[in-house]
Amino acid sequence: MSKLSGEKTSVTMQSVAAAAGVSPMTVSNTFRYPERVQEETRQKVLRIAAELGYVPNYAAGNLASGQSRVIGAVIPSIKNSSFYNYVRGMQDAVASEGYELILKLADTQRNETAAIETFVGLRVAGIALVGDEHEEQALRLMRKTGVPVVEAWVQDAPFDMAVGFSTYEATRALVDLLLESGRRHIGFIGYAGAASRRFKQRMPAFRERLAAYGLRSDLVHLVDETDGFGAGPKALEGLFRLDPDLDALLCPTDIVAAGVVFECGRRGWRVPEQIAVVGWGDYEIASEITPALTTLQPNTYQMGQAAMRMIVERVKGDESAGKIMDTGFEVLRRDSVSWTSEPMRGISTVTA
Amino acid sequence: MSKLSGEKTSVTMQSVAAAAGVSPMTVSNTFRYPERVQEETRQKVLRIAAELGYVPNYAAGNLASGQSRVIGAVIPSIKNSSFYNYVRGMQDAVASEGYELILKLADTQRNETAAIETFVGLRVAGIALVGDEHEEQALRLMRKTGVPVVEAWVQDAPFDMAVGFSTYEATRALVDLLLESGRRHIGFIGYAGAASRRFKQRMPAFRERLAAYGLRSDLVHLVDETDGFGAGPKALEGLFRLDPDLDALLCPTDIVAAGVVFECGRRGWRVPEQIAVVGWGDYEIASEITPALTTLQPNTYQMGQAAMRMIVERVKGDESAGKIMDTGFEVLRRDSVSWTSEPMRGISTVTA
DNA sequence: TAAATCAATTGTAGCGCTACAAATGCAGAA
DNA sequence: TTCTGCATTTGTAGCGCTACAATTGATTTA
Repeated sequence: MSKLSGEKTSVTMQSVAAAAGVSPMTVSNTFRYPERVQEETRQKVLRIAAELGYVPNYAAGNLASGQSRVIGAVIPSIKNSSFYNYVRGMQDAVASEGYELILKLADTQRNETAAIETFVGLRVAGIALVGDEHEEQALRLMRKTGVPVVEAWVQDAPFDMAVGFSTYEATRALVDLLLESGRRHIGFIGYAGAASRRFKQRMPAFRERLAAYGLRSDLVHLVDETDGFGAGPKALEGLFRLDPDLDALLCPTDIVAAGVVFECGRRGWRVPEQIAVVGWGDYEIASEITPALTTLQPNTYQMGQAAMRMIVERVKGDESAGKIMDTGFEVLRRDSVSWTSEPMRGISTVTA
Repeated sequence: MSKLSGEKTSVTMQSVAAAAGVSPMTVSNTFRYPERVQEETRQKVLRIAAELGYVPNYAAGNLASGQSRVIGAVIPSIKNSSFYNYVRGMQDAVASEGYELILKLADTQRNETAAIETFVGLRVAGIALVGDEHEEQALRLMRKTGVPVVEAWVQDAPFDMAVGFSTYEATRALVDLLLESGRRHIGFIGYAGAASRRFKQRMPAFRERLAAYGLRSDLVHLVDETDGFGAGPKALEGLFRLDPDLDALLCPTDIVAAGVVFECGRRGWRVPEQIAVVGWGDYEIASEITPALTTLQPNTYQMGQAAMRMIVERVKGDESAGKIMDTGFEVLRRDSVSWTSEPMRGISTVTA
């Protein structure tokens, strides 16, 4: 008797088999390979199993077969909504493949490693991570066990497989949009400290693009990732001091952008007329504040789906090591950028 | 050889034992009951295990012992931030107890049942749910297996154990706050449809309290839970039509409240002078918009902690069935309610 | 009619680990 | 010196399930 269930008796495959008058293997097959079992037999087994309240023990199945139908995903945060669609995409994809998704939250690399250890300990079928910065210990572990790993929000040099979009291209598209709208004094808000690669490629893209058009590319202000809305006011202050003619702002997230918009309101600056504001991430707030935020929408739902599919295909035997999928992005043009002034010549906006 | 690991060889307890020149049981004890193993032996085993890259197989351990160090939590949503601190509390609590927390997302009761089935299949040590409305199938399953279950945001009649706060008391405290601030035409925004019990007790509390002071208690408007910010404008429109003297609004979440504030801005109505707005949940946006929202802050971090502790204690053998913990709440007074007019006589605000 | 074929079912072994009881070895007591 | 008590270590059995090979029995083919 299982200790887990305390005084309750536990229903095993054995007991179901006995009650149904078949062998344990027939019960096993009924659940794992229904097509191997005759319709009539299968119905009987299912009925008895339901009556007895049988719940397959995944731990035992996993141990016996060396296989698992559980995939683990590590999510850096649920504080903001940017991972909502990513998780939904994963959920929907695994459901249609007959797998299960379990999540672990890890806000630091240390915790990510712990989460990976748990998943490996559970012998999951695959692991989905966000970003490409992991502790050496985590890398060793994944390398050693050979568990399929997908990194989301990653475009190059994956540990195993990756799915993402080019933040370089995306930033370029946003800068081009601002140039097209007639802005010439464009500020950039970046994250200071150990912010992940997800943010790293943006600043170079920003600088190169502006430099290419002979414009100031040094209007950069770094804020703390944990500041949330509060980062907006700080950055606005800092950038305005660098260039009083500041007429556009590229923000690292819609949250920061919303903070900027609120602060502009407090200062009586009109958005978008005086200052155009561009967010990143298509958070819910982006479409709800006034003016609605022009922002970058990564196809995170598709990213989640793709991540799960890659793992399932690998399990099925595809030789997919090193595979990278690009799920693209879209620039959502909304009211926080206006097209009133003369566009920069030679600019044409890329939107996907 | 495990099929999971493909062509890599898998390191088992056996191989560690052989390499360290001890029996498998000593390796097992080293990990599970370190105090049973001599310091010297333990160090050697740990060193060898690290060198070989050994990762304990939880599935096997679970099967052999009937115990698990993994606790599963079902979260209804990560779309908004209200569960952030709840999850953090759970994480911190399990970490200090030597357990692991895994999450599953379930936005419907159907999905919740599926999540519970997965957790039961994995033979987790306990399950944390949100709310007290579950499918019959889920209840049967939990009853049958006897797995420890904690319901969060629940105050009475738990399935097994519960942790929460009184939404009745909380609503009363908010109504009293508005009465104290001098409001007399208070509107209530509720959720229509199958919104959970988390919302159900609020309307009666609202009505009773207003009725007790001889004020209108029928200024109620129901909105769709999925509307987000958009619910604000709809409700404002509906309630204003019921009573043009409307001077305060109780919202089901800070998101809806923010929607109301934004809409007031569009209509040129001043908050809080013309209309006081009260939110619920202490979302990040509540302190960032202008005016900052007066809102109700449930101690969700403490709720998460308490939930995990209850499960761990149950596993340790405490007879804790039916246990209920109250983690309380706080009313955060901010700018969206002002104290300009004469207070209702006899009112004194309760804040925890 | 006998042999071959095939779908459906079954027995056996073992996945990696831990509970439990048994064995070992060593200090101090008699 | 032998015995007892104790900390430490070790065999053994088995958790619940599935891979795989073997078996059964009905149907088809020669």
